[in-house]
Amino acid sequence: MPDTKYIAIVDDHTLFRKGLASLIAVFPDYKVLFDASTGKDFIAQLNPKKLPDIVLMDISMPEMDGFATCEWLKQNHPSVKVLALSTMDAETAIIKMIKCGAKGYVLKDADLSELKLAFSELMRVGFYYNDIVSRKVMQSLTQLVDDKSELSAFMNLNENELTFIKLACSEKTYQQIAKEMFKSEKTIDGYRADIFQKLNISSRVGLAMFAIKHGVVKV
Amino acid sequence: MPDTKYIAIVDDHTLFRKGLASLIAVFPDYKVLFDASTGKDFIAQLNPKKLPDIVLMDISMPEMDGFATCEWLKQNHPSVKVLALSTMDAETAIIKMIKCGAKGYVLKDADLSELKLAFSELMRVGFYYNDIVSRKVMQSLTQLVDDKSELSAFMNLNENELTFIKLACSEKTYQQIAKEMFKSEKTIDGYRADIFQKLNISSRVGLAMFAIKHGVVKV
DNA sequence: ATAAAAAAGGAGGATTTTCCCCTTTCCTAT
DNA sequence: ATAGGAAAGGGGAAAATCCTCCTTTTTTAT
Repeated sequence: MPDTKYIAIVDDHTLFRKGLASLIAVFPDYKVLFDASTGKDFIAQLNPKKLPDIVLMDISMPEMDGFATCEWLKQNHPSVKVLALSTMDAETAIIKMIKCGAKGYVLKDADLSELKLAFSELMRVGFYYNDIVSRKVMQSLTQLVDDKSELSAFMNLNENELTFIKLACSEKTYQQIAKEMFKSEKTIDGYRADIFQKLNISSRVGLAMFAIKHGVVKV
Repeated sequence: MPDTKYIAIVDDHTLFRKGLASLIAVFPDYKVLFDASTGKDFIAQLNPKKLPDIVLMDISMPEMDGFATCEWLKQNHPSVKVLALSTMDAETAIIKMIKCGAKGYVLKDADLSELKLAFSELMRVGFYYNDIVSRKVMQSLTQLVDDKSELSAFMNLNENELTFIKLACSEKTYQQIAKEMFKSEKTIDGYRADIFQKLNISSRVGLAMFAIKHGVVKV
């Protein structure tokens, strides 16, 4: 058949891996190219001349986990689509896999028809997330947004300190910032010291990172 | 009835607004508190002693659009849940509304039962996104990730320089970074200088900001 | 095959910026 | 009256930034 898609399976549980392979064997348009027990094993077996179209990837594995392997694929073979496969329905894991470049996420207790749907959606539109997963992500996304806005209020930073932080997230020197705020350099130095102590940080770079992470300044 | 939830409607199309209000009037547990034609109008009518539970908010409006109004509510009355209401199913608008604090998003061509579901989900779990919307967001999320990884490749930074940048986005000193990379402090200083020139920046904070903006390091 | 050109690692030394003490002054709210 | 906060300052050590120069390895172009 001309339009066969090739699958690779990466999972450290041999029985699961082999079982899954035999299930996929009955799909008419899909063929298991190879399977691997770890990310390292997978990369070793990967033949650049015959790449799989889809990689079914477990997240937790010894040697090289799903995140690292996914990241590696994104860097080295971005055309290969990773379908994350996990028992975890934790939002953080899902989001992390997406950030590592996974194009889809299905739970291990999904049924065969969902796996088939995931395959075809992956090939058709390039991604697949079922509704439960989408919801989880949306939920954590909104919570994340909430956390941010709460945090910047929660920290008791006054107007001057907030202004200083915004200006500090730039290439300006403290001297220039002092001029812009119509304050003495020493006053600025005081703001800096207070903020460092309040937020438990010890360098201007740390302050910039904090400010971005908590939405005080936008990227 | 003791458990009545109060709704406010903000939309510049009067017919739509009033029509919607009459539809909601038949919901047994919901009551339209008031309606407004713009964000400005809405804020003017808002009584802090009797806040609505849910605000049905259009996005595009004259005077003060849905984004701004949503942002204002997040700052001033975070307990009020915004349900964005729009004909646009553009991902960017949805994401922007979420970032502005919207707790849900329904399309104007949704049916009454979906609106009812959205209300009850909002009150029950605090958020509501239907599957189509979730998908859109997921899609743009993955595309966003893809764009980022392309960008960092686009800049011709080598492995050492990328490693250095990642380490520089921290409170480590260059001395410590040198140790971690098994290089001399002077070599590290060379990396720094090269990167500054390549990316046209002039301070470590600038580098950190650049790195985050272009996804070289994650927040 | 080999010479020229880049690229990578490193050094010395100078200047600026950042970071960290500790003290004083002034204004304000209790 | 006085405690507390905001502004400002002195002095100094540590980092970061900037410049110029040197050696070795790798790449590239004849």
